[in-house]
Amino acid sequence: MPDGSVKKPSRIQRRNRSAILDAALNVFSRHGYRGATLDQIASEAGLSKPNILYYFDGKEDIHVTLLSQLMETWLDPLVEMNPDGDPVEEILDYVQRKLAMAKELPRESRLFAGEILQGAPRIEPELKNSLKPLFDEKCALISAWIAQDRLPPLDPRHLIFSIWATTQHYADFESQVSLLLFEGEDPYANASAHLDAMFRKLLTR
Amino acid sequence: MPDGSVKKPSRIQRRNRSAILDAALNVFSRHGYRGATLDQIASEAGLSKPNILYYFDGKEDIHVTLLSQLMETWLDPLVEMNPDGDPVEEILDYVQRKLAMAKELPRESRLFAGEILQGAPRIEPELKNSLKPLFDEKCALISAWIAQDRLPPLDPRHLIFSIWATTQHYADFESQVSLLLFEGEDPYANASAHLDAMFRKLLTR
DNA sequence: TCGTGGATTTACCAAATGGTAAAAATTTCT
DNA sequence: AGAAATTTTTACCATTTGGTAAATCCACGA
Repeated sequence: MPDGSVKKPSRIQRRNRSAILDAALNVFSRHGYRGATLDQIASEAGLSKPNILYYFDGKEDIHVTLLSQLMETWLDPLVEMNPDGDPVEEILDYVQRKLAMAKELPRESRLFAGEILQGAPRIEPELKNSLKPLFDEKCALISAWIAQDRLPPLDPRHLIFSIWATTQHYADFESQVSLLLFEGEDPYANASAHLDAMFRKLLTR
Repeated sequence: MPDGSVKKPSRIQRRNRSAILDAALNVFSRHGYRGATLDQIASEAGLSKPNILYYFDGKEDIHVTLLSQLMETWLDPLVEMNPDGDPVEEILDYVQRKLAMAKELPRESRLFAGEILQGAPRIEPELKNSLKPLFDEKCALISAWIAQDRLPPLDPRHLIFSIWATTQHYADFESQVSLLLFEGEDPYANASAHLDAMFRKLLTR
C-alpha cells in the first residue's frame, strides 16, 4: 500500500498522485465536494476509478489532502508580513500578494471558499491549528503598530477580513465579475490599483 | 396541476410551497446544489418526497425558484441608492443595508455565493437581465458624482465589488469568521463600524 | 531472463437518489 | 350529503455513485 508505509514514493506514485490531485482540484473547485464524482476525477486524470482508489483511501481522503496542501500556500502571503518593515507598505504588499494569489490560483481559492461556505466540515481542525495562531499573531503585530502610532486606530481583525474578502472576490465570484465587466478586460490590473488606493487611504494619516 | 395553469393558488398550495422553499433554502445553503437531496428537503419541510414533486417539477425547479425569488431581495439595497441624495451618505447607507442583509439573510447569501462559485450555471440569465442593468446604472450614477467632484476619482465597478465582498464575507465565511473571533462576540456590530470608517475614508476628501 | 512486488483492469455490489404511477385520502364546491 | 377536484401516500424504478475483490499486467532488480 502506498500510504501507511514509510517507503519513499516511486516515480510512478509521485506522477499519478499529483495527476489525481490536479484533476481533483479541477473537479472539486468547479462542482464542490458532493458535486464531484470519482469517475470525473478519474477520467480527467487519465486513470480508472479503482486505480485512483489504489492511491487514495477514498473521495474524502483526496479532498482533505488537497485542502491540507493548499493551506500552506494559502497562509504564505500572511506569513511573509514582516514585523520589521514599514507598517503601511507591509500591509499593502500583503494585499498585492493575496490578489496575485487569487489571480494565479483561482481553483484553489474556490476550493477553499466552497469548503468554508459549507461550514468547513473537513478542514476545521486545520483552521484551528494553522490559521488561527497565525491570524492572532498578525493581529497582535498590527495592534502593536497602532500602539506605536505607526498606523491609524482600526480593528486588525476586520482589516484582515476586508483584505481577504476583496482579494478573493475576484477568484471566487469570477463568473459574476466577468459578466459585469467589459469583455476582454483584465479585472486584476484594475483591481490591483483600486485595492492599493483603497487600503492606502485607510492606513495613512 | 399547481403550475402551468392560471388559477390562483389555494391556501394549502401557498403554505406548502413556502414550507418547501424554506426547507430547500436551509438544505441548499448548507450543502450546495448537488449536496442537497430531495429527501432532506422533504423531511425538513415535513412532507413526503413525492408530495414535494407535486408542487415542483424537480430539484432544479426548486433551486431556480429560490434563486429567482432571492434576486429581487438581493438587488433591493442597490436599487434604493438615491441619485438625489448626498453621494457619500448614499454609498455608506448602501454598505450598511448590504451588511444588514448579510446578517439577516445569511442563508440567502450563501445560496447565492454557492451558485456564483460554481459558475452561475442556473442563474446566469437572471444575472444578465436583472443584475447587469442595475449595476451599469449605478456605476453611471457614481461616475456622474465623480465628474461633479462630489466624490474622489475611483473605479465605480471595483468600489461596488469591494462593498459586495466585504459585506457578504460575514455571511459566506461565517464559519471562519466565528472561529477567528472571540466566542460570544457579535461580528456584525464591529463590522458595521469598521466598514463605515473604511468606506468613509475612501469616499471623502 | 525470470521472479516478485507494485500497478492496473475487470467485474462487480450496495446504498443513495431523482423521479413516477396509481391508489387512497382529503378538501372543496354545489 | 355527494360529486369533483385536489392533495398525499404507497410502492416502485432506473441510474448514479463510492467502493471492493480478485485477476492480470508490468517494471525492475538479481
